[in-house]
Amino acid sequence: MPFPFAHIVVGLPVEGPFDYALPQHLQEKVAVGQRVRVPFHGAQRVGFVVGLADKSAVQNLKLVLAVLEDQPSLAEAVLRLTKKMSEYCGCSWGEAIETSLPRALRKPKIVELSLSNVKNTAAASKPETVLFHDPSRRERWKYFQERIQETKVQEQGAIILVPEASMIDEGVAQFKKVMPATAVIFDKKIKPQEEWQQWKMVKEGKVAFVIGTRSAVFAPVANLGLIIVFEEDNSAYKQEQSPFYHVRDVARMRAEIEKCSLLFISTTPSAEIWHELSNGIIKKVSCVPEDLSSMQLVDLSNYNPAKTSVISFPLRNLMEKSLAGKERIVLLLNRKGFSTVTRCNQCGQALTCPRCNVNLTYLYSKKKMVCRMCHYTTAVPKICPQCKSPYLRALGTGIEKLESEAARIFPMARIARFDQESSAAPNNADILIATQAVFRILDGYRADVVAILDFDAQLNRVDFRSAQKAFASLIFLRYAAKKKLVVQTYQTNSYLIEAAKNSNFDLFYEQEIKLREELQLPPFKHLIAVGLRGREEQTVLEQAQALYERLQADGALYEASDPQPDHLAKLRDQYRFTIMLKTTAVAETFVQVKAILKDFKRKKSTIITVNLDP
DNA sequence: AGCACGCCGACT
DNA sequence: GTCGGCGTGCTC
Repeated sequence: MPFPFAHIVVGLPVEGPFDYALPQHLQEKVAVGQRVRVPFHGAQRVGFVVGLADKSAVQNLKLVLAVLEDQPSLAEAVLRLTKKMSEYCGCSWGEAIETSLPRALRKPKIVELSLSNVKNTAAASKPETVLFHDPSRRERWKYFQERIQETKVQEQGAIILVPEASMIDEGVAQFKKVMPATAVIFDKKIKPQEEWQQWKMVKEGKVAFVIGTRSAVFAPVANLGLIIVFEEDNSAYKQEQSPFYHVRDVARMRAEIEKCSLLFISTTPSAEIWHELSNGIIKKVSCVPEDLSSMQLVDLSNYNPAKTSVISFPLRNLMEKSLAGKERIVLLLNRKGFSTVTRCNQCGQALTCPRCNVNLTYLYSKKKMVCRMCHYTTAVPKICPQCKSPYLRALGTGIEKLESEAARIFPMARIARFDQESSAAPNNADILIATQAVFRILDGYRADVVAILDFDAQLNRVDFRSAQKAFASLIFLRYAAKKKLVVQTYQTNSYLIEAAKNSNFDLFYEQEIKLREELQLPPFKHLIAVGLRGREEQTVLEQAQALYERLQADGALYEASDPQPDHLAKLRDQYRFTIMLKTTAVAETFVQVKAILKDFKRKKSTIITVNLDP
C-alpha cells in the first residue's frame, strides 16, 4: 500500500526527521533509504527517507520534489548504524548519513543502481570479537589471511580498516596472496568520481571485500561477515571534525547490528580494548615473541645534557662502537627545524607566531621562520622586532641542529635527515636523524640501533593518552631496532618504561587501567569536550563561563569542569576554551547538552563544538 | 550549516 | 528618506 507521507532527514546540524507529503506519482517509487530532493528552508537539498507514514501531525507540509535513485543507496543496517552513531557522537542523523555516503551522493544528482544479487548467508561460526596481539608485526598477515579465507568460504564479505593511506598498498598485496584481485579501495584522498565507482561496485554486490581508511567502515558490503581494524589505538581513526567519530566505536556498533565478527590486529592495543579482555567481551590471541632487541636507559639526571649536548656521553660511546661495527643508527628527536626558540639577548623577547602565540621554529634549510601549528612563514629578522637590537639567538635543538652536532662529533659518518617532508629513506646513511615521521618507513629500514633523545617530551603532554602513546612508540621501536633501543630520560623508574623494558604488557595495562579508573577516565567514564572558539578572547571566555554555569545547573547526568583554555589557547587567530564533561550516559548527556546549547547559542558569534572522547 | 528577517549607521 | 550591516532564529 502506498504511503502519502515521508519522514526525511537532511545533512545539516538540525534535529529531524521532517515530514513531507509525497505527490501521487512518487508514492509508488519511494522507499526507505532513498535519496530525494526536497525544499528546505527556501533552498533545495538532498533528503534521506528514513520512514514512511499514512499520516502526519504537521500542518501545511511541503512536497517531495523528486526521487533521486531507483534503489535505496542506504541499506537498513546502515540506517540503523548512522542513527546510533548520531546519538553517540552528538550529531544529527542526517549528518551521520552524509558522512557514510560517497561524496558524489551528497549532491542532488540522479543515479542508477543495479539491484544487488547478494544473498544473506549466515556464518557457520558464531560472531566473535577478537584481539590479535602481535607486537612484532610478524604474524599479523598470516592471521589476517586465514580469517579472510574463512570469510570467503562462508560466502561473506569483509571490511579491512587501516589507519593511514600508506598502509593500503601493503594490505592489498597481502590480500591478493589469498584472493586475487577482488578488493576495492576506500580512501578520502581518491577523487569523488573514483570513490563513487568503487562504492557502486560494492553496493551492487560485484565486490565483497573492501580495504581502506576511516570512511571505509561505512562501505555498503551487503553480507558482512568480518570487520578487521589494524592498530585501533592509532589516533588517525578519530575524526577531528564533526561528526567526531572513532572508527573503533563505529566498527563495534556495525558488528553488533550486522551480527558479524570483529577483529582487532594490534601491536599495542588501546587501554580501552585491553580492559574488555577481563570481562570476556573480547577474546585475545597473543603472539608475543621471545626474541627482542635490548633496551637501554640513559638516566639524564646523571648527565647534564643541557650544558653539553642532546647526545649524552653513554649514547655517544655506544654510537662510536656501533659505527665502528658498521651498524646503522637512527636518532629520534621530535622537533623539526634548527632551533625551537629564537630569543633576543637584549630584551628577552622570543619570536612568536602572530596567529598562535607559539614560538617560531627556525628552518636552517629554508632560511625561514615557521609556526609548527599553522605553518605561518616569515623571513628571519635581522633585528629584534621589539627592541631593535641585533642580538637574536637561536636556542633549543631541532633535528637540523642535531645534524650539525652529530657531524661535529662523528666527522667520518654519513649523516642524513628525515622529517615530515622527506619521502624515501636514504639507503646509505650511517646515522639517520629523524622526527617521529620516520615511523612510517622504519619497517623497511635496517636500523641496528635506535635512540630516543627526548622521550620525556612525549610523557609530559596534557593528553591523558600520552602514556599509552609513549608506550606504543617504545614497543614499536624495540621491534624496529635490530639490536638495541636507547632511551634518554629523567624518569627511569616509571612503570611504563619498566613494562616496555621487560616487554611486560600486563604490567603496563594493569597500571594504566588502574590509573584511568582512579581518575575516572575512559573506559570508565566518557569525556565530552564542549569547545568554544572565537576571535575575541574576552567574549569567548564570558560565553564559556556562562555556558558552564548553564551546564552545571542541569548536571545530574555528568560532572562539568570549569572552562579551561586549550593547550594552544590561541590558534589561527582564534581563542579556544573547553568545558569537559564526564559521564557514563553518553547519549542521554548529548540530548541534554543539545537542549542547553539550542537555548544558549542565541548569543554572539562564537563557534561551539562537541567532541566525544577527544 | 545557510538563509531570511530584523533593527541601527552612512549614503543618493 | 533608503541600502545594507551582521546578529539571531528557523528549517517539515
